[in-house]
Amino acid sequence: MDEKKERIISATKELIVQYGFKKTTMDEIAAKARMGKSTMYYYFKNKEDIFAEIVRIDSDLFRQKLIDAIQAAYSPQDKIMQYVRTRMLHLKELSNYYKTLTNEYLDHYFFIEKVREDFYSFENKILSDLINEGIQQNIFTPCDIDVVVHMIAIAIKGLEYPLFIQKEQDLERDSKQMMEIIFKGIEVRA
Amino acid sequence: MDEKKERIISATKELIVQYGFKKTTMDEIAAKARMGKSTMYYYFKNKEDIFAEIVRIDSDLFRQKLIDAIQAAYSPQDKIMQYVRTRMLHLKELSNYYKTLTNEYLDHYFFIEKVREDFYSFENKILSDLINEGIQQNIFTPCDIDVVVHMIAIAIKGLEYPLFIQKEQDLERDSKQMMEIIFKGIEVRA
DNA sequence: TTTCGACCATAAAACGGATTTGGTCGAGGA
DNA sequence: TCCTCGACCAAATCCGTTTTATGGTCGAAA
Repeated sequence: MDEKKERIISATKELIVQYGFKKTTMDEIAAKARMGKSTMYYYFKNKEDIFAEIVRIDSDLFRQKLIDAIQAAYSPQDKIMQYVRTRMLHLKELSNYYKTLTNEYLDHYFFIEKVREDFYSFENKILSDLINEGIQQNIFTPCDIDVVVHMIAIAIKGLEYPLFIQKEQDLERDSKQMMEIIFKGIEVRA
Repeated sequence: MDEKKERIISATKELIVQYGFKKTTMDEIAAKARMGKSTMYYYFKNKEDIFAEIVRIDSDLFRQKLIDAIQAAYSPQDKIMQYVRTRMLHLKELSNYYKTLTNEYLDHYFFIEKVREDFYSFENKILSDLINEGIQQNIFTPCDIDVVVHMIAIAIKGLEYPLFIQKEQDLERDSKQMMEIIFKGIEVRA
């Protein structure tokens, strides 16, 4: 039954938010999900599998949110801008929600790497398409798309930095200003 | 006598490179510096003080190297480009040399923060001056200098990222391409 | 097919004694 | 007065051992 999986997932999420992944025990999850510990092993291969599922779900929601943001905008610039903006704000939300995980960041779980890589190719695809679209529309000057995308990715990494060191910054403003400069750098000149 | 301080510093550096700061003991330093352990306390307040001095010296060398790089270039663009390039390459060298320290990165020593902050204001000053110079020479369009400097700083953070996660990247190429885009974004249009 | 209690191997914590380590002090040398 | 160091100390760290907690299995039963 799928409702059981749901119970396990949501119990785990609550506990993770409070204690982090490593500190959360299977016994606690079972108690919160109101079922025997063994039962959970009928639905999930192991503890990491639960975590992986959570990450997968959140990751899918994230992607969908980004796609929506792009579709709500018109010009290529606006699409990219909204992409970056939405990405930063959502990431901030996430990093706030899963604050406890930041501490465990060092002992990285292998499957996170997989998700991360998948996300990067998703992002790469999206940005490439948008840049290309801009070039087709004679808005951006023809250029090496891979390079431009790579530069945007680097800029995004720089924008992410404050999140990482838990420093308060106006991500929305910074994102906007950064993208404006980059756009001026790749737009067709009048 | 200053030669003694020198001996202590250099002994400590060698040991740090090999074992890291925490694993290096005062006894080992004393042995390598060929003097009694107590003697070292005549020259330095404590173990951290030695470390702080090393960081200070390296930091000064770093700054000087950056200043030299700037002075060897002519146009504001070239100066900024050489600044960023030199910064990245030196940082890479440093992070390679003090590899052992990367592991201790988490337990951050308070005085490192001080050095870091000082460096940031040094960097801010330099970049501000260069942008301003470019505006005076009618090379860059008049703009909010603080914003532009902040964006360059963010871009630098993004460029630094591969160093942090120990991922191999062509820093020199990336720096160049990133700055080229930013320059196009702030240059006066023909 | 689904649930669970009993059970297991191992990992993590708790412990406590031995050792190491950063740092002090006063005596003594130049 | 400047400098050096051996003897010493309190606190931190190490390390082997025991205890406890934890992730995961299995077979019975619903």
